[in-house]
Amino acid sequence: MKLYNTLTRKIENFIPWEKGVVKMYTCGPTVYSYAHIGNLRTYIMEDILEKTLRFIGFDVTRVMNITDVGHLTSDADTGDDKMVKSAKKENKTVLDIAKFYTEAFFKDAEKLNIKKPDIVSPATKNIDEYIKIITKLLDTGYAYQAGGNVYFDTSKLDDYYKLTNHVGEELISGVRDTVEEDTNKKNKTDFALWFTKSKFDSQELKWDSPFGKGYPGWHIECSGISIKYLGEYLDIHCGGVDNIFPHHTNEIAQSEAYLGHEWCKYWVHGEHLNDATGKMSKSKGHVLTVSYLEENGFNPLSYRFMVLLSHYRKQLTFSLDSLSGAQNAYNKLKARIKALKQEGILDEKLKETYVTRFKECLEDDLNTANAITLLYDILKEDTSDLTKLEIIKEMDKVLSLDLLKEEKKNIDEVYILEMIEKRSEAKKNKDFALADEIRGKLEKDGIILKDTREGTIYEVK
RNA sequence: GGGGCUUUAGCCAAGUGGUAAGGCAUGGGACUGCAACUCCCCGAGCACCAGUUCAAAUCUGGUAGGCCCCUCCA
Repeated sequence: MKLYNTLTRKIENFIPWEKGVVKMYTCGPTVYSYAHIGNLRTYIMEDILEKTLRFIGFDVTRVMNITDVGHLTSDADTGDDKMVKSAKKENKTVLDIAKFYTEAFFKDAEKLNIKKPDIVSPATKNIDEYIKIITKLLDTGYAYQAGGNVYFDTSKLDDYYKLTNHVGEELISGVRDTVEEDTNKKNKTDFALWFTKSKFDSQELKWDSPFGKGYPGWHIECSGISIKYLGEYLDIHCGGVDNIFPHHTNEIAQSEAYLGHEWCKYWVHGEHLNDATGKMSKSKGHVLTVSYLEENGFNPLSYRFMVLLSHYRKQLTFSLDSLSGAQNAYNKLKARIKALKQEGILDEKLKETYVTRFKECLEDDLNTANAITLLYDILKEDTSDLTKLEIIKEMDKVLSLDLLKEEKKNIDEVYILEMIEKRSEAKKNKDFALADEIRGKLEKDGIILKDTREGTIYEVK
């Protein structure tokens, strides 16, 4: 398995700490509003990665956090916590908000056939773990207390910037004019591990700790949850590219300072989904959700298909036009597969050839676009339908596009057949007005008639 | 100011030195009462310039455009 590793900026051969076992951590959503389809793009990539690893025989444990507390507007102790902001706006408690949007997130993920991680843990359920880590960091001198908060001292590390290519803090001051400086910090890049003093009093959730009653900083939750559930050695850590700095950089700093050894070997980041104006983001206001797609007549899986058609490390520009193109292609592909019959003799050798080729695509840094091209190759193969179906079935274990799933037909078949008969009769009598009327009527109910050589058939829209 | 990514037909997109996959859309044809569906056919020399090489979309240098990160974000 070859994977691009942000840490080394190279495509590397994936070798886990322990042979055959993969411990995988993926940054979860911040649940203060609905996830947009750009967020979901990263989760689709992670889903493919997880399923690929399983498909090629690894024993995978995947953990995801839910950020339901302490997510500040900035690292400096300023601004409103997003959870609090949302709660105020919607007149609910922070935990209500978190619960609601967590459920919404998994509902959307399910519609995109994204498997739920083995372990999903909210940030608020692991406070003890953070306290344990912070205590040790204070004891060993990696952290210090100032102004009531606990900060990580980034000057204690030689390779703080190892995940990014930044050379030093003096080089990153160019665009910091809007950010309020936190004067408690010794170094510009230091970050909070624990807050007791907040400039806004509305923070509902606070916990007792040796450093005072307060709440955790943003970065500590991922380190804490990962170490708690996956141990001291992590194989893969995923997230969106925007997390490389500062979030993942800080995770590495605190985790390795705490553990005293290298922590995670592979860092895999998904590129963004953009629209014509650039990056899509929650804070920018215009939010495309899965429900929005559905309301506009799109199957969420068309979006998954669209995402898989491109590479996860490439920015993808979204538009409803390109989505309809993808949906068109997806529907056509499904229709071709649906036309296959469970017949013929299984060609084991051909199946093996294709499964191998399929694995090769995925093992090549998740080249899903080429993997999908294989589907078209199979359909063109000179072999039995059964063989084609068997191969497609294997591939769909990773692609998860419901390629073989029959749509549920919740319709009155007897009635439809009756109408078709009536229309055929009308056609025979050259009464095309009546024939078209029947066709139009059925279409209104979502029944599409198709005249084929073998007679008229119908399809449910 | 610093760091990174990117530029292949109308659109999405593969391609990692050997002469441009695949898909969508468009057009043409077959089929049809008409339409849809289905099937068949058709398109680019890879942003630009200069190199390296027998050979470059693929390597090197430069130019131009786009995007992202450095600040909450997937």
